[in-house]
Amino acid sequence: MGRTTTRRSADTKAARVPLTRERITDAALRLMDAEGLDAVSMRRIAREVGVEAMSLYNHVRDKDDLLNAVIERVMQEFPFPDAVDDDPIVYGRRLAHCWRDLLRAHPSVIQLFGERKHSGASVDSLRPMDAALSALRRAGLSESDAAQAFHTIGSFIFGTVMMETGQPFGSGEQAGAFPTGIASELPNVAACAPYLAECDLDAQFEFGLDLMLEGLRAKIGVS
Amino acid sequence: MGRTTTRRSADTKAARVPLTRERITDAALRLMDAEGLDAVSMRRIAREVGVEAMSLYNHVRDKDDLLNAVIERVMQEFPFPDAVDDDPIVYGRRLAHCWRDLLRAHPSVIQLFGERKHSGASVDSLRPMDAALSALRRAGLSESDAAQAFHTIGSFIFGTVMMETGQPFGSGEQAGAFPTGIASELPNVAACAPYLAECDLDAQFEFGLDLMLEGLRAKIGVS
DNA sequence: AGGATAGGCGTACGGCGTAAGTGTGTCAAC
DNA sequence: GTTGACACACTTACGCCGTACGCCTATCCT
Repeated sequence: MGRTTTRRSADTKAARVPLTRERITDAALRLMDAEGLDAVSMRRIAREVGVEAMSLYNHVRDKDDLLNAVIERVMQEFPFPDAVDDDPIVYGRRLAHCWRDLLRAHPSVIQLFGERKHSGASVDSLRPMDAALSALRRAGLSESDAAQAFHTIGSFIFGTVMMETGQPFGSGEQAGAFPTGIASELPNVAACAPYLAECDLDAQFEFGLDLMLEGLRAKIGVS
Repeated sequence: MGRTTTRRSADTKAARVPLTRERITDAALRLMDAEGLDAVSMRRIAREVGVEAMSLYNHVRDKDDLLNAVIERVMQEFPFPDAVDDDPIVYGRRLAHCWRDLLRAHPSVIQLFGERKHSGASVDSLRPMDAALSALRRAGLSESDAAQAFHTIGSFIFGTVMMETGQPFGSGEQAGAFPTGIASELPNVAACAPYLAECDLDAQFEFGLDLMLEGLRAKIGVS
């Protein structure tokens, strides 16, 4: 290999690791996963990569640009399933699980999606979407229906993971967390509370996915 | 230093509107709806109600407390449908639309749910949940299934509105927004792009809701 | 009248994103 | 080797943010 192409790091030891856009987005993602979106500040990222805050701006337009790059980066690591030549519904189900796994691995990304336009999308980041649409169309849906179903299932996945990670209805501990006088005023909440609280997340996800795929099967049968 | 401390409207006797927790949460919600979550700062809210920032803390523990109060307040204005004595599925569909309408009216609340634990929930804020569970159980679902279905449909609604307001996949303008070379590398995205871009939001929501209710019907028929 | 109290106000601190300007290590051409 | 250019890290500074702490005063009870 051409060791003489550049001798910047050869002479001055390994002390000068060149700061790159990738190193920055990596640090941002790591930080985000570890300590949540609030912990992600330019100053903090800079400290993480051993640099002053303003130096980041040599590689990133602004914080928005950086966060979009993080989304992009996460999309690119989408864990595609191995087998493709399956029943398209089965494959679609697998894809859905991949989506869920990816989002669960980086929960803050969901918040990013919620706040951001994410206008610039690369080809790589759209590949998972293409795979999902492909499965839906192979299952027999029209282009229009495939688009709708994709949107629907995507919304469900996003919503599920959001509820899993943010527990909007405080299912954290148990039914006892609900306010008093609940049984008389909210009989149904009281009755279902154990199930809402127990909340086997995997089973919950499966239930919802089944619901939609079942509905999809019905739709295909008709058309 | 004239020592003449700002003698404001104290002279105008009845003009002293007492600052209350409610006035604060109202202002916060109004601001949030009008200018987004980022615009909601303690200083800004204070200015909005004609007061200095620190005065808010006489009525609110901290910003987190305030935002939880805003969520609570939104929940309490849940627009229940008039008729109740319907086919439970029909009623459930109506409830789903109410949820959607409420969230669309206050899009920032979704972000709040995404970031927050929302541990303390009042009876009032749980009433919509009770209504939904009631409909599901009247439709013939077990307590467990009702809880799961509630979670599923809720996730879908949250996810849908999140996608509507944040358009994660940049459906803003048209298919032309997608990166170049898309047709060859992502044939399915290219084919479905028009439908993803057009995106009649109401029809989209109806499609997803139908999918799930159809799946629900199948599940009831079986059990 | 006098004292207590509730609640609004001012100041201050550390952190934020980032505009603008400064300094320095590296390399190409001489 | 010297020089000049350039990339890129650093410094400083501004106006935001949430909020701890203490002061000040209008109001009410006695």
